[in-house]
Amino acid sequence: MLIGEYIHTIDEKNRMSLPVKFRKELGKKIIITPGLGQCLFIFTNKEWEKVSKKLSDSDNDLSFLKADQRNFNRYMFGRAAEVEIDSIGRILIPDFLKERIGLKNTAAIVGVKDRVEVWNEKKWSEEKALAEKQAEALAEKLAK
Amino acid sequence: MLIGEYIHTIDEKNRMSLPVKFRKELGKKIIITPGLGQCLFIFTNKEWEKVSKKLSDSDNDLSFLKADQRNFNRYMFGRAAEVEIDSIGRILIPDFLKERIGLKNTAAIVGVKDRVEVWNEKKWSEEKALAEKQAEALAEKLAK
DNA sequence: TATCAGGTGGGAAAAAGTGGGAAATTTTAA
DNA sequence: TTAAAATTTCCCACTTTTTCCCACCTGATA
Repeated sequence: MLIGEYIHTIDEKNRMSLPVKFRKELGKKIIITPGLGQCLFIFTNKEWEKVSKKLSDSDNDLSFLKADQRNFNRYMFGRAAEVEIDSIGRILIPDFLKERIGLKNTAAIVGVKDRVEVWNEKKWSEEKALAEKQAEALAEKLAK
Repeated sequence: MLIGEYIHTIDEKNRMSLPVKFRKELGKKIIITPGLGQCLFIFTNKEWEKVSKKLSDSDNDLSFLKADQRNFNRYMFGRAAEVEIDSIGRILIPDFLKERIGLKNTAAIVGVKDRVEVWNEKKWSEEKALAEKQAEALAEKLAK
């Protein structure tokens, strides 16, 4: 299971090392896409297959309008990139994805069960603070 | 069953020894996560599976589409850590968790049936004092 | 007092993360 | 079409962090 938070640097060549704890589960190739919220999602190949199958399945239970679904898929698939992990555990983050979430020199890498999220470090700490506040309300809501 | 209270130090390398009485039950790997209130929860792997399954919408591969669920999972898993217990019964407490509850040099380690809580020592004694007061009030109320 | 168990501290070795140069490849321009 | 320039890939090396192991301290017990 992918859990925990790590702060890593992104160097001038757009390289970012993945936390050792994530490497085994992520394998050799990963899919990186713009996520929901101000972050990127990283999926294993397997997980991505699951997700993409479900997303493109026209009779899924998402109750999307057709046009909405088309647009959403365009968003998710159109900007997804398959990325190899190099021999010492680093990946290359495409420029357009970096720009999309305002990545600078450092990134927060966050394990969320079966995906990894990549955040601008500052935005991540803001997000955390916000979540902290909402956590109680959220827990109650979900409990229903 | 995990019961009792211990005060242990956290050294410069973020190491904290677990009370011998807890070690057998906790096993070799544990999950440590921010709990409710100003403390950390330590779960056995088994217990964690139970808890996380209950709280996350684990049957749904697309849970990230729902904002509430996304936020909650991020909160839940992003701040958990899987930690190994070393050969002499110590664990490493990740910095981001230390910060989260303001851990300094000493921690209160408290057994609460099937989980362990870790507190900033001072906050723990405040918490205890508060609980005692409430207990008295509660007892009186019940007596009526 | 000697011994043992639980807890603490520190040094050396190993691993993880980071940076940079050279080779290989692709792109650009003449 | 070829050569120069730019980019990407591969590899090596440095620095910091983590891990492993050993030793010490303290209090309880025989």
